[in-house]
Amino acid sequence: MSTYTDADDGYPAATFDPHAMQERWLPVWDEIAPFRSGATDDDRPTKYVLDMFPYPSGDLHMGHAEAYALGDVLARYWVQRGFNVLHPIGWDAFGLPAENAAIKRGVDPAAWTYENIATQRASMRRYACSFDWDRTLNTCDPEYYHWNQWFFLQMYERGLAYRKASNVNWCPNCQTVLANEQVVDGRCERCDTPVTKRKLTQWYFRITEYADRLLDDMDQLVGKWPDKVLTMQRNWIGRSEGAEVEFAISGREEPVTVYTTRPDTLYGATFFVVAADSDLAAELAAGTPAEEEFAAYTERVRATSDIDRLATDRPKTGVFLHRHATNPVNGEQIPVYASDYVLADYGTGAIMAVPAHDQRDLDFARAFDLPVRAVVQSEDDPVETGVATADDGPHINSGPLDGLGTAAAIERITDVLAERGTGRAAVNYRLRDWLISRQRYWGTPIPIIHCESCGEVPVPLSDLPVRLPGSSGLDLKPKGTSPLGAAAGWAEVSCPQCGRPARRDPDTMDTFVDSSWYFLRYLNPRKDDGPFDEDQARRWMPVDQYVGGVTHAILHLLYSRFFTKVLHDMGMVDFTEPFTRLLNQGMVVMEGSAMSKSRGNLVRLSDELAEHGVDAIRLSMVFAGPPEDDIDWADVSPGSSNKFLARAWRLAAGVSSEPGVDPTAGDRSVRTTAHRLIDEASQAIEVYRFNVAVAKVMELVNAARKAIDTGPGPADPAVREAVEAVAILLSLFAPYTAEDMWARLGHGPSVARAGWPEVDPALLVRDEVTCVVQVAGKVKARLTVSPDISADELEALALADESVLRALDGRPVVRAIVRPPKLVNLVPGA
RNA sequence: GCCCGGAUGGCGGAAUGGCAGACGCAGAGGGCUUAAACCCCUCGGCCCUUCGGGGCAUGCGGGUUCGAGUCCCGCUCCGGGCACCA
Repeated sequence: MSTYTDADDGYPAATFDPHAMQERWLPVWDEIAPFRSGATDDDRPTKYVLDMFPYPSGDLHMGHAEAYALGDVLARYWVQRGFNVLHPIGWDAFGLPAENAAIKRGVDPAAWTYENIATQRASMRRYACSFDWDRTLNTCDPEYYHWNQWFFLQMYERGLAYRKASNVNWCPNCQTVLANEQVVDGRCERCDTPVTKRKLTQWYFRITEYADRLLDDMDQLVGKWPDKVLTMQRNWIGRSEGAEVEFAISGREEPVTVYTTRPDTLYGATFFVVAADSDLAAELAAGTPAEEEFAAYTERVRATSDIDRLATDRPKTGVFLHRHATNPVNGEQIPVYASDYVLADYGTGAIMAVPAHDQRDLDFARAFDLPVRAVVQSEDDPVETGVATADDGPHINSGPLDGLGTAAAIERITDVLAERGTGRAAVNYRLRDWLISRQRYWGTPIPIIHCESCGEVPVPLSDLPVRLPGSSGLDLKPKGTSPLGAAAGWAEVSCPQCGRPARRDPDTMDTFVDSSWYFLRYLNPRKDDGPFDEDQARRWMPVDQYVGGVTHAILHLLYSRFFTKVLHDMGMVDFTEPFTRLLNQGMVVMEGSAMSKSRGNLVRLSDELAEHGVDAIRLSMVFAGPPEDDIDWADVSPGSSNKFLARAWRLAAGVSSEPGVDPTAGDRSVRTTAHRLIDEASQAIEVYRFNVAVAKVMELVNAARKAIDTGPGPADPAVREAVEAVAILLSLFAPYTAEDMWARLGHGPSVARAGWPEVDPALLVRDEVTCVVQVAGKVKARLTVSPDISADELEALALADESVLRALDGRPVVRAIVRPPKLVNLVPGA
């Protein structure tokens, strides 16, 4: 451990000892709890600053240290600004790692989880996070997941929670199903195992019902959330506008509807494709000569992993089903194929193929030697080039559409189809319903009872929570079915409706359900007659500032927005978006590579804290760069942060005036510098430029040092004013150092509640400014002038300057741009 | 393939269209010291210089402007998102 001794530097002997300061102030803060937010008589205006809560997988790591340092800057800033800041913390405590630890080491998932929570909580306290410790929550407590179950039943009642059988993402390693959002590049988000498909009956939340609102309400977030996140959400929802068109199929009573974004190319449809894994394909194949070939083909498709399916240059395959579809506009008979390039769960699972203007259809047409007919004029011939064309028009070979551009043709054909009753305008989404059931133990039990005679029966609200049974005696090893199904005495119940023997649903909920509403639970974490207090929600919500990693740009944020809208529709909240402003911090990396758990956490936070102390790490995290950028720890030197902190801290010993001395009696030039820097730092914080704010504090420290050593000296009131400002500003970044300085300056704790230094606007007005004089756009001279100098005066002054004259070299000035008091640009003639 | 970002000294990074490189790291020089560390001060984009200064500089090429790191057009490279979504 290093200390920063200054015994011989001419200042009073003292040692800056970060660890001693930590020991000194922690108990004091515990005592005075400066960040408690729940007092009923608190009349400060409110602000809700929320950090994404951690998963308790072990102790805190470097990523947490960055995130919580950044959130703390904002929370502490608003406290200093006089707000009652709600800055809570809790634990996202359900999930697979607890179970995996249980399987690997035979520990109880609950015990493992609560132990880690205790560890993290202690680390957060030491890290000086400005949390309100009265409001913690754990999602694995029955008092919390009770309300997950309550929400589930509310959703169920509203038709927003339902069960269906479909081909779902399956992780063979985790032995559980995954939501679409948890499949990344065909692999399991958690364990990186290639995901396969299984036909299973699962629970879903009907998030697609909210697709339009999730999209439209983003208007409220523009400029307040990172554009990147909004774009990602828009892409994910993937709204597309087009039309549905009905095709009659030979040998089938009902017509088959297709979805297309290009109904204008209907005359160019030369074949028809249904998704190989759809029920429709099986139905159409049955009883035809293709039946056998089709069966073999679907078998092959099923065996193909998602990874292989993702390869976009995969050759097109398929089976002719010995049937024909009738084009509704021209009566043309076109062959029907089954292929895996059409997705069963998008649109209607069937398409009209227009090979001239769709690359995938063209690829298929070439593979199966099918005709290609261009219906939009283009210089290029898709048959020759192998590239589908995408020109705007005019249309050809298209009857009533001939000569029209794309937009007009779409409008026209949609009308025609609507008139005939064979089609209509339609909207589709990439977004799928949210699959929430998981075949694992450590999660919220789904509150449904399956009865042979009554079917799905919701657990009565009065019976909630459905508690998880203890893990002892249960086999938690993943085996594809829920461990809870084998929990003797738990799974078997009597039906709430008919009283006959029935079984509990053995699945647990996706843990993203837990995190979709936790920000509301913080308002009254101990409330036992409802999920949250609606009055408190009116007082605090929506969250003013959310801070967290961009890894949750889609999943968690989309689900939380969905939940909020459902709550709005239930009349429980009066807002439609939960998070007003969002800050995504970057990652902490080491020499370019991520410090994930799988890579063994290249740098350990506990080691860094032991070596440099809390303040130096916090300050390094904030000063390293803009918060949204990644930090390469190899570029960071926490030692130099301590150097700076020690330098700041020593300022306190350089102040000899008494606390409360009138600053207006102090040196004016010291004051103007200090007030300007305080103002600049404040502005930087409000726009998340924390690194710049720290730079301003550094400048303030340099200015104060100079004022003490070679300026008006230690007794000047302006020096006290500046040094006190250093302590207060520093309290956002380095709370221990700031508190210690504050005490040395003669004040009681806590500097965290000292109040932000007020900037005197009169001191921001400069009495002289530097004016730049350019000749032909290049700086040739600098003049010191009064800020309210007139343009004429300034120009005359510039023209009289010696180096300006030299640069002009006798040439006449043909134009003079004069912007008093900052700039003069003289443009000489040729 | 489509959609977003980004590129500034040896390094991290600053700059409402108006002094490019704030602040810091690493470096050099000096002070303090028996010495080192710590601390304090000074210097610092590159090239040339008769030491007055001059030239070139924000990925590359154009443009707008009195003036461009900043705005516009066209590239290159890097990062991210989506991707057989009809």
